[in-house]
Amino acid sequence: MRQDAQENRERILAAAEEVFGAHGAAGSTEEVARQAGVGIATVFRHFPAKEDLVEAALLRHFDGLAARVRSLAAGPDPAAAWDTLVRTMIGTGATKLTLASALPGSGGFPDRAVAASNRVKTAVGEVLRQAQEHGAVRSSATIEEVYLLIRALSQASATMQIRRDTLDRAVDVVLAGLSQPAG
Amino acid sequence: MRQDAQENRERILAAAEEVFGAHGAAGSTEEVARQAGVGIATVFRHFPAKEDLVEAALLRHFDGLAARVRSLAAGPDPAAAWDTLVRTMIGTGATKLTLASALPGSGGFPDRAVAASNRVKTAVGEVLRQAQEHGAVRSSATIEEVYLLIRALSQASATMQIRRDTLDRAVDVVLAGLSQPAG
Amino acid sequence: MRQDAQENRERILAAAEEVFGAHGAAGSTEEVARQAGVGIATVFRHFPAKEDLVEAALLRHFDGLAARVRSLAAGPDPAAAWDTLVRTMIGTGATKLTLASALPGSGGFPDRAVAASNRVKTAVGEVLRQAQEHGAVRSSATIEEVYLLIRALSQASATMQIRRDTLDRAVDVVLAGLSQPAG
Amino acid sequence: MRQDAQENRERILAAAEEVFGAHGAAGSTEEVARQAGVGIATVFRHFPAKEDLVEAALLRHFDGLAARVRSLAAGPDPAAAWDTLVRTMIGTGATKLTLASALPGSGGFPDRAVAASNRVKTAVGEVLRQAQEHGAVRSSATIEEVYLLIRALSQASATMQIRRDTLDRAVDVVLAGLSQPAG
DNA sequence: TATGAATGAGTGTTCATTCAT
DNA sequence: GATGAATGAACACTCATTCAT
Repeated sequence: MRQDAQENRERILAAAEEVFGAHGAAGSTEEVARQAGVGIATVFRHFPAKEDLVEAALLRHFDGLAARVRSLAAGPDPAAAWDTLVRTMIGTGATKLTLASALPGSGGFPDRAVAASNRVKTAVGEVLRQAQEHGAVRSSATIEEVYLLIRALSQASATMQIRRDTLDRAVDVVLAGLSQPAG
Repeated sequence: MRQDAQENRERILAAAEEVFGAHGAAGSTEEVARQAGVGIATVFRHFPAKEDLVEAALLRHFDGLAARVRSLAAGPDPAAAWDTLVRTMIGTGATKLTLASALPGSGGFPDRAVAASNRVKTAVGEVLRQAQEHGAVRSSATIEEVYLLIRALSQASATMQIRRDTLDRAVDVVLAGLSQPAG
Repeated sequence: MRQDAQENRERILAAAEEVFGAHGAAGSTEEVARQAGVGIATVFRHFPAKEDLVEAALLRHFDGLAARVRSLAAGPDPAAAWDTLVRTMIGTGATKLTLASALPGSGGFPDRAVAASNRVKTAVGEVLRQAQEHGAVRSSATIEEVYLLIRALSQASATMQIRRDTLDRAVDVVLAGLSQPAG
Repeated sequence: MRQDAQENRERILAAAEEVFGAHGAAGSTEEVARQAGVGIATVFRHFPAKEDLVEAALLRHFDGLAARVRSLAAGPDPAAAWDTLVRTMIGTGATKLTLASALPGSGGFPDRAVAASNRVKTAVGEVLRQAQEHGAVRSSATIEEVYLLIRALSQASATMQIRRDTLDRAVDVVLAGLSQPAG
């Protein structure tokens, strides 16, 4: 039965990512159970509290994201990789779940999710460093503000109604600001 | 008793701005009543449904904000006004309540709050126009992407744990991107 | 100001009769105040509790009804008066408010309303007696069962969806039963 | 746990029949839960809205009633069956819950409860037909007015304070009216 | 004396969490 | 180990009643 349990865990997490991604942490646990095709008690056996479920969903989300970013870092063209990374992360509302993490209690959220988020940040930092070495991004830029800009626009693209071209032009502004030599 | 009622209304709105600003629209009406120091029914007498309360809080918030932006537009130095506006709005998490308006289905939210938000946008647009005329911002920039950038960073500053200097440097990047001649 | 007060009292009672007649005792006091065109506190000044208001409305209703029945008793043709009385009281749902009196607490309802109801019963009894003397109704019938039949059909006509001709035929049955010599 | 759930459902319905029978649809769901000995949420798990609970109680009530009426129709003596039916339905306040169905807007109430009520009417109609064939009831009587008379007196016996012998004599009047040859 | 604002208990309903099967 | 029924605390909202003007 170890395998079934593992499969259930996966199905639950996938459902959680979808539900919490759509409704924030306000999404109901029963809805997650329903989408996962398991009983509600099964969800609570795997994740003793809702908070644990949200945390695990964030973790899974961020870890998948980090992997994708790392694969970008492995590509041949650092400048193009940077451009792609920024546009993709923002355009797909990649950090959508940050919203959920922000809501309950503000800041009271689990270290492990923060750590996972930091792993994404680190991976982004690697792509950034390569871009800086290729002169595509000014060298004074640090990962901190860059990551903040990405998160901010990503969340905005996930939670506000924004026309695609408006978002694109905003990203253009950010990339332009980052490519300038002066700070 | 007209006076008392008016005072209560004010107190309720102030409490609502605080509660919904902190917890989004998920904040409870009872909490608002408690912070305002009135009974729950008093809140409902003034605002027949929770939605009305949220709407009114958003309205109050945005209208105050628009007034402050307009006073900036009236100042003598457009470039400085622009810099101040962007830094202030973002730094104070001025559009914090956008979060609330974003949550409940997005499209389902009150026209009047949207209209109030647009009044802020218009006021910001006026400051932007003056800055462009003074050459402080490139002329190709439109209010759409500029307002998006401000909202995104403002919301981020309200909902994420961000160090002040990180935020400042992110704003620098945006202002730099906007000041460049090329699009 | 005695006159104003009296007028208000009248307006409130009229409104109460309408509201409670329509929604039973579940009708809201505020609705009564609104229809009467007075403040809610005025209602409570005249009738310290909702129960008092319902009682007074019942009283007024029954007293008006008793007066109308008495005028029938004064007419020239006892048989016709009897027929008219039964058909009218039932057809107009005249005792509609009995419903209200039945709901809250069941039986716990005020003596004065019961007394008023009995005044109606007495008046009906007088018409009945005359009809019996004229041979239009069998002599063994007592006011008790007759009044019950009237109240039952009256309430039914007020609370159920009934076609007019169905109601008429039911009344025919009752009148036929009452006109038979045997018990 | 299917069994427990079924038992609870039964207990809830029985409690609902009692509560709504006594206080009409104004009876509170919490009271039903308390009388059933279950938590309030359990009631809502079985019946998602109060309306569903009222509907189910009405259904249960009418279906039990219809079954009892049908068993009468199967008996050997149509005249006695008719007499028993009328006296029993009225005397036990059998359609007590009609009251509940009448209150909330009348037309807004569930088709299924209306249908169940009609099943009772149909069963009563069958007993009536047999009684007519045996000459115990005049042939011109239709189920419509007969059923109305039964419902009216039944409701009255359930909601008013009536002495047993008064009720009996009222029923005598109705039966007498129905047995007469003329319409 | 009339007003209408304020109150708090109560109602229907939802949801995270626990327990019996 | 998985299920789904049961739970009670919470929430949005209503209403009879009281109080300040």
